[in-house]
Parts: sequence; structure tokens; C-alpha cells
Amino acid sequence: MLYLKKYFTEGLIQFTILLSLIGVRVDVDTYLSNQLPPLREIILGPSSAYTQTQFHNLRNTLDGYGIHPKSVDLDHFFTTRRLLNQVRQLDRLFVPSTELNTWLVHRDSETVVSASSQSSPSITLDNGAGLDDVNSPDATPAMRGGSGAPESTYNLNAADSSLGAVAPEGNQEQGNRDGNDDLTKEDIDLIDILWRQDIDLGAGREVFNYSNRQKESEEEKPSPQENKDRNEEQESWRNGINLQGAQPVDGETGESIPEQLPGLGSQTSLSLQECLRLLEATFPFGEETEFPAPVVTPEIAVSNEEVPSTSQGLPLPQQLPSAEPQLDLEQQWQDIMAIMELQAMEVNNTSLQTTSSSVNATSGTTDSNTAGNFGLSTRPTPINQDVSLHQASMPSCSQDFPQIFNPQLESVSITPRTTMLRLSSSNSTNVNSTFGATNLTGIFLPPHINSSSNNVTSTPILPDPFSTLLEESMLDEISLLDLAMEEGFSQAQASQLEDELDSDSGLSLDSSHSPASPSSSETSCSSAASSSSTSATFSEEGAVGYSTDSEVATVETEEGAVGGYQPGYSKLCRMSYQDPSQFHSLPQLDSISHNHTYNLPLSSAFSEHPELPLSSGKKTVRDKQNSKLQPPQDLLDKHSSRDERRARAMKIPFSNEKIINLPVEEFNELLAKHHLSEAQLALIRDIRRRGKNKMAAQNCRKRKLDTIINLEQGVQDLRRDKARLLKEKMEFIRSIRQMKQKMQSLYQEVFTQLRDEEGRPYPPSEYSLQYSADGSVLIMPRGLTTAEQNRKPEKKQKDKKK
DNA sequence: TCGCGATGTCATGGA
DNA sequence: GCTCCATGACATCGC
Repeated sequence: MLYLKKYFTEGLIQFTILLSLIGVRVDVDTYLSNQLPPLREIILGPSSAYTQTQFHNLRNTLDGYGIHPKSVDLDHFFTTRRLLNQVRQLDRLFVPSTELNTWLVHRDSETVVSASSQSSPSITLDNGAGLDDVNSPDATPAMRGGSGAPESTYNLNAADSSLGAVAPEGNQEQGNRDGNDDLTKEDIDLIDILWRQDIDLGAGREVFNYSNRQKESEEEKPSPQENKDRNEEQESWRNGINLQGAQPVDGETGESIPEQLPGLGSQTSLSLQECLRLLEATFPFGEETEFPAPVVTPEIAVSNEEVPSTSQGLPLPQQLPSAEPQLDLEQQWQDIMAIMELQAMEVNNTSLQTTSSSVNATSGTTDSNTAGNFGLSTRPTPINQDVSLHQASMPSCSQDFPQIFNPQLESVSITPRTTMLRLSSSNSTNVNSTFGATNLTGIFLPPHINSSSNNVTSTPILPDPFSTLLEESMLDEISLLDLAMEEGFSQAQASQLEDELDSDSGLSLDSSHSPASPSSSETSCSSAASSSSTSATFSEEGAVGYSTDSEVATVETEEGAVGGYQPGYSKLCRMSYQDPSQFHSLPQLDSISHNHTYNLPLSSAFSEHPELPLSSGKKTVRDKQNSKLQPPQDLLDKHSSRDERRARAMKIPFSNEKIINLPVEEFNELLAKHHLSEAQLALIRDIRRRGKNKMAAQNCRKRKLDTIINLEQGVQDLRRDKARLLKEKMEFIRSIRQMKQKMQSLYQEVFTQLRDEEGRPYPPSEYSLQYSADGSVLIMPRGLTTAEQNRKPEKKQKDKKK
């Protein structure tokens, strides 16, 4: 007991100092004189001094209406912690603590009661009004998440059991890592220990029973004191106070949940948490940006689902609580929702399911509602605090991101703005390079913190999540999904388009797109014909049967040479350029090693490749039969071309290859050297003609094939371009929609501030704002026609706003 | 036996 | 007019 006394005395003195820093009046004497009873009650068990009522009924402390004389100080303590926590949680990057989670579980039973008493003012104070912009189509998904409150509560409960007293450690870790110098480590430890006592000294979650919360429910209506508290929180925030280890009771959410119900208030807050986390995760300005070094712990940058949120002095939201106009929050919400939509479609998983899923798909997360809508970071199981940010699914960003920041934020630093603009100008194809291996936690984290406390995060080895998200095929699918969703395409149409993208077109030529394999077969036609001794008798065609005497024995060997023929690629190989010089003009053929001997004349093929196997195994039954029935010379003739046989029969003194391939001059010289008969000359000319025509036909067919291949590729390219253009179109449409919403918001704001000469507001039903070409804004009576406006634009110039 | 693809050949036209 | 080439049409072959 002495220890407790000493401990409390010292700790409370320090704590009082802290409270004074944030403007909270603390009567130390009162506390010291009454500290023991409540402590005793704490030790001995739940009591009126330390129950959920005291825990949550914090608003009673500062308004002078002390509940119990002995519990006032303790209430001060809780109030202080709550306030400090609220200060840190004003950034919205907060996850309800374990106590809060349990509290929500019980709250589930009275959802019906509380649902009706959800006070929008509290929402306004909490997260800014207009967050629940029902009129905004973009906001509807998150708002729909409100229906998932029970599920969320259940999940919170599940997370609660797993978290338990781990929270303090997390707090302390955060506190140690936190770059806030306003508190000494002793202060942090003190606060942390005090926080531990809430749980360790019997004040478990079960203490915060239902009956106590009923008392809270009776005080749902926001009191002026609550507003006062909030003002104090904001004030303390401005003072830069960021206590560590304070009990992570959700100052706003935890306190106001009885009023707001998790279905709306907490969810809205969590939605912003998710949104900000989304921002953090998606903004590419990492090490390269000059974003002011924030005071934030890596856990915040990583996850808010399990982290016992305490110190979260995120710089970004500092602008939010400081009298931020409602419009900004509203606008911000719309922007976030717009991004949510975009990202939901860019996520590589089933985006439709992601966007439509709410709390059901996000079990185990405390902020499952909007997290599910965001389609990212909704892991079914809680993640560690040190989970790398890369492990969160971070879809590519888009041009919508710049609009995330409200003007106030933009005024903080221009660098993010420029970065965002750069990002906005980047299409989806270069997002990957934009993000690259950028450590996204570096966006908000000082480098030293980031590197020291979250090693995993700074590990560059982790695969870039964007690498697989932005493949062309995925883009195509995304575009099609966008098309289906945005343009009212029927699902069948979308699936049809998808099929078209996935499958080859009707012109598909399978994978054998290699160009024609050159074959020199025709170039060496019947080289042996001239050397053979034949006894031919001319038929009516001139081609006759013949008998050989020297080649008979080589028949089977020649067939072995033919055995090199590969029917698998014969299709293209045979459609070959016959001029070997043309092979070099086809670079794609350099890496292809073909057997070009299959179509060579038997004699030449064999002479070039005598080592080829004799049995080709390709002989057909007919060949075998022929080999039995026909004499060997017939087999030779069979494997010779018709012109070769004719040439042999006509005793042409040179090969068909020469006949076909020699230039005209040389060919004429060749004919001149030999004294040939007319029949021989005619045959030679026919051989040359047919040979050339055969090559021409092969080239022609190859060209046809190439043309088809190119056309197929062109079709694929066009389809890809089409998908890309559709995607861009959807982005433009989305951007335009956002701009319209912003315009509408600005319009409302401007119009409501307008006053006539007598200080009366203009009735919206009678007046409207018109925008002139020069950028000025005029207020015009609604009855005034456009023509009149054009004729006399300066008439109402006096009403021009500011 | 038929269908089909590959190949060869012819006719034709253009360069 | 000749040559070369491209190409459609047809025939042949092999599977």
C-alpha cells in the first residue's frame, strides 16, 4: 500500500504537470487526500469508483458534477487520459482499444436503442459533418457499412480476446519510439503503469459491464462539457502534447459510442482512419519528399487494426481538428470515397467483391466497415504491429489522390502537392515505376524511426505489390470491369470482352509463330540427276520411267536422309526461302536451328549428311509396300521431284538447282555451253519456271502467314489500347464527378454566406450563382434567363462575392 | 472413304 | 517482249 501511495503521489504530480500543459485543471490536494479509497477499491475489485461508469462517464469530471467525492480524482485521471488519448486520436488513425472492443460487444445488444439515439452532432464533432453525405454517391458504400455494425462488434470482440493486455506494451513501444520530446520516459512509464492498472488490477473488460454502460446511454446527448473537452483536446494538440502510454481508451469513439453507436460514429471515424492509412499507403512520396517529419510510430503507418492505438501524432491530421470547416471534411470524405472506388477496382483481387464487402469480409478487424469498402488492408486476421507496409494490399493510385488533401493540408507543405500532381499525371502503367520499392512508411515516418523500429518495412527485398497489379492483362480486366460497372454494360458483355482479351482471336495461330524456317531443299534439286545414268523413254509429257544403275543401292540410305524431316515443324519449315542469303535477313531465325535437309534431293541430302540414320521411322505403310513391290530405282524416282525425273530422263547435263537459281545471264551462258535439243531446252525452261514459281508460291504463302500473324497481333494491340482508353475514360469520368461534387459543395458554401444589402441571406429558391467566363461569380435571380445573363453580366457585379 | 492441310503447279497480272 | 515475281486456283499427296 505504501508503494501504491508513493507511486501514485509521484506519478500524479507528474501527471498533473502534464495536465496543466493541456489546460486541464487538476486539484492535486483533493486527489492525494482521497487517493487510497479508490485504489483500494481497485485492488479489491470493481466498485463504484472504478467501474465502467467511471471509465466512460468521463464527461462528468470536468463539468463540476463530481459523481463521487472519492472518485473525482480518479475521474480526473481517466479524464486526462481520455483527453490525451483524444488528442492523439484526432488524427483519426486510431483503432479502438481492447476495452472499447469489449464495450462494443455488449453494446451490440442495445443497438436498437442506441441506433435511434445516434446523434449527428456528435458525428459532426467527431469526424466532421458531411461525412455522412448521403447525397454523395461515393459516400454510400461507407455509409452502408453502418448496417454492418453488429458484425463489426463481433469482430471487435474477437480481436479483443486476442489483444488483451498486450496493449500497454504496444503503448510503451510506441511511446519509446515516438519522437515526442514533451514527455520524459518517466512520464511515459508512469502513464503506462497507470494504464496497466486498469487492466491488471481487476479492472478487466468484464468490469465494464452492461449496467454501467446503461448509465452512459442515459447521457448520450452531447453536453457542453463534452464540447469543452474536445476543445481542450484540440488545444492540447496545438500545444504539441502527445502523451505516451495513456490508456488507449478511445476518447472520442470510446466515449461517444454510447451516443453514436459503432454503427455510425465509430465507423465514420474508422473510415477516416482507413482513409488516412490509405493515403499513407498510396502516396508515392517516400524518401524523396520533403514532407515534414511527423511524430508517428511505425505501427500507425502499418496497421491500425490491432495496434492499441495511443500515440499517433500524425502530422497529416493535425489540420483536421483545428476548426476544420465542415466542408473540408465533407470534401475529404468524398475524395477518399472516390479513391476507394478507384482502388477497389484496381486491386488485383476480385474487386467487385471487395468493394461490396463490408464487415462480413473483414472479421477480426476493428475498423472493418470502411476497411472492407476500401478493399485493402482488410486482412482476415490481425496483423502484427511490425507488419510491413508492403504487406498491405496497396493498389495503385490514380489521379484522384491529389484531391485527398484538403486545402488546409495543402497549405502545410507544397511538396506533397507537387508529388501528388506528379502522381496524378501518371497513368496506371507507370505507377509501378513510380512506387517501385519506395518505402511507403517513409511518407510519414522519420527515416530513423522507420529504419530502426520497423525493419520489415524497410526491407527492400519484399516484392513490390504493384508489380503484379499492373499487368496488361489485369488492366484489361479492370477496364472491362469498369466498363461493366460504369457504363452499364451487361455482365454478359463484360465477360464477353474479357473472354476476347483472354483468348486468342479466331485468327489464332497457336504458338508456332516462328517465321518460316528456311529450307534449302529446293535449291539443290536433283543434283544427282545429271550424274545418274538413266535409260529413259519419253512419255507424252516428256517424263518417263527410267532405270538407274548406281543409285539403287542408296535408296534406303537416302530415305535415312529424309528421316531428318520433322513433320512437327514441316509446315513452316517447308515454306521457306530458298535462297540461303535470305536467311540472314530474318533475325528471328538466328536462334532457330532447323534441319533443312528434309526437303533436299535425295542424293544431295545424303551426300551432305551421310551420318543420318537410315531408318526414318516415317515410312508409311505405302512406302513399305512400295519398297517391296517396286524396284529401287522407282523408289528413287518417287523421292525425286517430277522435274528431276524428267531432267534425268532427258539427260540434262546440269542440276535443277542450277536451272532454277542461276541468274538469267549465267543461265543463258550455261545453255549456250551445252548443245541441247529443243526438248531439253523446253524441259529446262519449264523446270526453271516451275522451280521459281514454287519458290514464289512458298514465299507467297509465308507472306500470307506473316500477314495473318501481324493482323492478329494488331488486333491484340488494338484491344489492349481499347481497354486502356476505356480505363482512362472511367478515370476521367470519376474525376469529373468529383469535381462536380466539389463544385456543388463550394456552391453551397458560397451561397449560404452571401448576404444582401440588408444582411439577409439570399433564398436559394430565388437566386442562384452563375459563373461568368472571366471567372467571376454572380448571384442571379433564378427567373433571369441565360440570355439576359449574357447580355448584362455586369449588372450584378456588385453582388460578386469576394 | 472422306476431310483437311501441305505442297506443287498453272495461269495470270504487274513491275 | 522477256523475265521475275506475286497470287489465285487447282491438283496432288499424305495423314
